[in-house]
Amino acid sequence: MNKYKNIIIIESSSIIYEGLANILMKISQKYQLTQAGSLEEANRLLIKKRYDIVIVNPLFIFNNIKSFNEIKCQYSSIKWVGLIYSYFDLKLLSLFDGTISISDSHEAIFSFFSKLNSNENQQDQVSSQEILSEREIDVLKLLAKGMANKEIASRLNISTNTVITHRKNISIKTGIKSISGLTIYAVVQKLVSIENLSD
Amino acid sequence: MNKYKNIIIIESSSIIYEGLANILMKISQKYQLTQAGSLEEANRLLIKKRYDIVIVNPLFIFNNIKSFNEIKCQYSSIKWVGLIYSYFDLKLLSLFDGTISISDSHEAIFSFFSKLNSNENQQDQVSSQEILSEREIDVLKLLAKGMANKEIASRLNISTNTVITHRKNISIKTGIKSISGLTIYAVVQKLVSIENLSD
DNA sequence: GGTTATATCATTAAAAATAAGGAGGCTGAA
DNA sequence: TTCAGCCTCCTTATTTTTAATGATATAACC
Repeated sequence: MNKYKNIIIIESSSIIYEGLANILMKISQKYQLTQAGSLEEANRLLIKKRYDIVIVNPLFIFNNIKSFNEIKCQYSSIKWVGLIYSYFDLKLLSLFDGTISISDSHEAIFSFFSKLNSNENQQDQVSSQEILSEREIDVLKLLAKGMANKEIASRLNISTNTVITHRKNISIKTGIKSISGLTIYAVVQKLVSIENLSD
Repeated sequence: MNKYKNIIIIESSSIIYEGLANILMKISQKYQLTQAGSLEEANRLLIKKRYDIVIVNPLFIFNNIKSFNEIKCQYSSIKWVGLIYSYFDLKLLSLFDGTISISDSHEAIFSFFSKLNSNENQQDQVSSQEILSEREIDVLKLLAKGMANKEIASRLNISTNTVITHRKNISIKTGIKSISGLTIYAVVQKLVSIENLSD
């Protein structure tokens, strides 16, 4: 039998809150939404009432992972959902029971919450971070901006041969050979952000 | 006089679009909103009807500033508003007539739009379509997954020549030449999702 | 001192991509 | 019917990238 689900959304953006609330209400009329402006505020709400799901922008726990873990342990029946609108550390994201992204479609959000309710929830792995050298990162950044080896070489004042050597080592370390794969890697590792890829 | 304002929102995120639309409708019932999935789509809308404001996620112009400027010059009466949800290049932001941020409050958004003044218009909405053909999207998807032309050709059962032709046309249409740029384009256009890009 | 990682550059040959044309068949709209 | 767009394939020439090596110099670490 379906009960009302109480949901806290920890999010300071009006647009995001309104939009998410709107979509959630379309998914089910049984969602009772409460907005919180901080982790502490959410914690105070949790003391007073029983909640089922907490959707949280990881920004709010970024500096306070300890508190987050404490609260999470205290309320173990709650589903903790990350609300992603940028690329975060996979480690940070692994703290959640699942994540949704602002780039998700209505359908994706719907199916996510369906799965969450049927407690069939998977979380992806924390990838061990490859450690690229400073110079390799320089090369990768420019590569992700769409530059050819020649351009990268002249930008970094090294020979094309050296660029090729760096790229070879990057591919060995990351296990990624294609340019598109390395581009995504660079974005996910926050070496570049999509917003800054303009040139 | 006609007070309806026609607004295009170029934004792929459902949450953001819904939230922003929600807030704008609270500000005024006279806003007529249309969603566009790309700059090109917006351009096609602009040809068919008069719009007053275009709200753009800068993601959609990061690789295509030239087109943006051309379109902007062509429709000089339109107010171009950047929709910011991360830190962008100041250069990029200077292209707009103004910006709002997802971190803005209702009040801030309200006062921003109050300050934007312009003209008239009416009428219905136009359906949207992708600028890339079906086959071009097939190619782009596989390209973004890191496949070489040869692999793409065998996957799609066409010759390498044909793949090259499609890629040529993709680059002409999007204005993006580099593989990394096209990869980001594919991600932003949600043709592929990052989770499925494993190498 | 030996080891390891880094950063730089090189050679050579093969593979792949790009540039810049042309071209035929097919479809749907004006 | 004409025309535009799409899908397919082609050639030729050039440029770029990759593969598989080797080499030198510097610095850090135990």
